[in-house]
Amino acid sequence: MQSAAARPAGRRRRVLPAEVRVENLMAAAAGLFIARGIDGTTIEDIVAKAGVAKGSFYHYFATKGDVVLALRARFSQDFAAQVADAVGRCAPDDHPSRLSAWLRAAIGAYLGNYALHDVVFHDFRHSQRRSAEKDLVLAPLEALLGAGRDAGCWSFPDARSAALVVFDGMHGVVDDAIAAGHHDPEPLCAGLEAMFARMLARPGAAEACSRKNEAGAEGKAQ
Amino acid sequence: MQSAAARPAGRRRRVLPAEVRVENLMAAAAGLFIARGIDGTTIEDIVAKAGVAKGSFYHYFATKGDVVLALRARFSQDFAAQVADAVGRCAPDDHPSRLSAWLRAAIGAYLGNYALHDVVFHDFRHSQRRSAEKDLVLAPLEALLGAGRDAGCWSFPDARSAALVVFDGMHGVVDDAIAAGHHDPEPLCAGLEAMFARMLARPGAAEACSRKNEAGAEGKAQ
Amino acid sequence: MQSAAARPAGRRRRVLPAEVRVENLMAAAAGLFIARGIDGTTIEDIVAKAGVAKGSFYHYFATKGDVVLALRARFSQDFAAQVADAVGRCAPDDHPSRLSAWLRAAIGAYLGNYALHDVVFHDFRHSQRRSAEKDLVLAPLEALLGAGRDAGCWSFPDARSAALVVFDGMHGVVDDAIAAGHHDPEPLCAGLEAMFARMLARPGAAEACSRKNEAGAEGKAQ
Amino acid sequence: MQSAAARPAGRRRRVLPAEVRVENLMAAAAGLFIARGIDGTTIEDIVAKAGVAKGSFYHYFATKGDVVLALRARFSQDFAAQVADAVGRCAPDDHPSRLSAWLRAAIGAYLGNYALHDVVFHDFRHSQRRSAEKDLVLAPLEALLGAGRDAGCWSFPDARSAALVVFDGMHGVVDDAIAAGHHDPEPLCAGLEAMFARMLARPGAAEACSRKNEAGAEGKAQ
DNA sequence: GATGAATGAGTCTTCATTCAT
DNA sequence: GATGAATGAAGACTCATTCAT
Repeated sequence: MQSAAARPAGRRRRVLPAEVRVENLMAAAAGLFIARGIDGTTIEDIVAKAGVAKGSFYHYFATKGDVVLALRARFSQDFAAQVADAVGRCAPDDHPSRLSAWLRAAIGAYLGNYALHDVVFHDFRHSQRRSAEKDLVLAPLEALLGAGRDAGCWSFPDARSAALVVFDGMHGVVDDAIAAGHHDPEPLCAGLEAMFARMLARPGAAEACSRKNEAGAEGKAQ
Repeated sequence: MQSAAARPAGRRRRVLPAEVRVENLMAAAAGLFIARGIDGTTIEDIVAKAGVAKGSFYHYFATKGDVVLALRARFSQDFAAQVADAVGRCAPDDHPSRLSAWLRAAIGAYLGNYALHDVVFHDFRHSQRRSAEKDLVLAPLEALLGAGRDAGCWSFPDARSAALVVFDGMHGVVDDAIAAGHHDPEPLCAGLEAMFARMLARPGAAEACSRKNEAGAEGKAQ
Repeated sequence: MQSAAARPAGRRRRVLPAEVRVENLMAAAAGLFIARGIDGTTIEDIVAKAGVAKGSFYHYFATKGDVVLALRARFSQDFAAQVADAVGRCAPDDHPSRLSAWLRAAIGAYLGNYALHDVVFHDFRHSQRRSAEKDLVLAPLEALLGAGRDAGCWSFPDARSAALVVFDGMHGVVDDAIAAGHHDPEPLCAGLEAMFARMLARPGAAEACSRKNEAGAEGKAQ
Repeated sequence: MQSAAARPAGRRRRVLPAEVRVENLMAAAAGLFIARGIDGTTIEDIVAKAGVAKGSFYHYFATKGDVVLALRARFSQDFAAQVADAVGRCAPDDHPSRLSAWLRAAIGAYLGNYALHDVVFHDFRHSQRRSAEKDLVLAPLEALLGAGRDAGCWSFPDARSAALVVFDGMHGVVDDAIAAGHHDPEPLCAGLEAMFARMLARPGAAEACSRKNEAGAEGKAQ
């Protein structure tokens, strides 16, 4: 992996930008955590894989748990960013589309990265039922739902509860699909979208809030 | 070849029925796990609390993880039993009532025991997304929903998905409430019941499937 | 292994003659020791294989080491007996034949039972360089050689040393053959016999002491 | 995650060359093994005697058995080196002298170090009848004997067997002497030399192969 | 900054042996 | 005599973290 040139005799002390070092260490850790679990991975393993001395690890991380935390934060940020991006591409007032985009992006992001998810949220004890990480994802969803309700499009008792059901319901259904070996997101999206649409729908508001890009077609059909 | 150390006149050897010993050990372990976490609890701690010699622990459990497994199995069975009991008290064809009973019982059981839940499902890695334990709870719920749909009361794309949303959605909402310090089940029940009722409702079947015990009132109101 | 008849419900306490019990335990132990080594075998294993309760083991043996000792004594006695028997079948004054018989019997007995030998003499620390067991085999050999020398047939500085070279030399050659996968005793016998014959031979006494049963033929040939 | 206990001002961390550390540990282990046996010696004992932390032991050895192996290898190498050195000082074509040198050196080396020998070859199970260690000593002896035979000096059926008888015979005789408290090598050397000389002698080649340095005297005597 | 040798507290687990039934 | 539950001393080994170079 390293240029075979210029390696005089023993191993040489390499000076690399801190960012690269950190990145290497996190990547090595992530791979090992996925393969052997966190407890099954020693600092020794990580530095060996990263090609760094053990002491260097402690230049960048205070403890092993720190790496997990860093990985977790990054995972959540990436997840939130992907979802936000997808939602942001929808018209601000097209609430059903926004929810649909959220759902598809979330399912896609989760399906594409659940191995790492499992690891970094492993000892995410339930006792930390509310956490910065979960809120990073939950708050935007809650806002999305709240906006739709304020627009008269949806109706539900409590935006946070609704967001939780959407998020954890999605989580559960995707977990089950993964366990069953089904990695195709489409059926999951369709099924969940249908259920959540009904769950949130304001009685009698169906037409007004149908997804804009399908509105014409559906309008005709009816 | 260990030294035949004379018994130091300490506590006498007492022979107890295996069941009692196991029960004592599991109870001691559960308490300590909740208080200090699994990793923070040593076998030493457990046997000390149970008033047993260390060797006796290994007479009944092969490893510390074994106790966790046993505790987990028992938790799931108790949970499933409580829920089944509550549901069983409803009329077999009163599907909304059955779902409501399921929800209340599940929320109650979870709220009443989440500390143990957190412990025994701690290293319940997501990789075990489907497990005997989860199915113990999920299968009856799926059956319940399926029966309601077959009776023309509900409609949804897929019973397993619906069950997962109900179960994991409930889980998420209750977790959030616990984190917020809200331990009153009633608001949670009400909110979730409303959302799930709409999520499952078959368009146009509202009256036929309203909860029997409330049918009169609701009927009049409409 | 046990008659399937008349085993009412649980396991029944069987009363067997002590000899049978001891024999069963020793046989079970021998098999396990060979398969897993002494340290790798627990009392639990032994009693399980012997179909006896753990406490019963201690009725017959004071410690695990006791079984090894018993096995070792029996091994040595059997070995010595086989050799003595073979030697006893030769004419008392036919010393070369007696040595040959000793050698063949010893090699045969060792080849036929080295697995057990290895086990029971495993922690036969060298510090016990002289032991009752070794002498059980060595003394008769020493006597045999001494008799041959007294009869003017052989000549050597010291009967004990000669016996040791014969015994340990045989041991070494057979060990090597076993390691090489050669389990045919004949070549070993022939080679060793030739070497030892020369080692012991009294200069000039060749004819007088040739093996009697071959004397005629050899005599003619010359 | 171990507590970062502050160093209790006890002994300071000293960095030593790996060779020194290994040497210290092996020496400490050897002494303790001889005094208390391998099983009777704990890692704790070893590191205490070596003045090192327990972890350091595992920095250099994977397991307790590893030290035994290392000790064994070193013992064999030293033994082989001593013998080779003594043999090397003889004229290349003076085979009887070479054998005599081998014998004296081997007996001397063994007598001078049998305590360590006993320990490191203790659980040298017979099942490893052929081993790198034994061959380290055996191969040169076999070569020595083979050369003598090729020179027409000796005659025997098989060089390996002859070497085994010489080696194991010597071993047995010396063991017996040690057990009897006789630590003077001379009588052992003389006795064994006489027996082995006769065992190997080619009939009729006596003069040609008598030991060169004694040839004159012996020649006259005859 | 980088390195990796050194540290040592911490725990699980084993199993020979005892003894109440 | 027979049984097997109970005992608990004993020890190997792990690994996060520190720090001299």
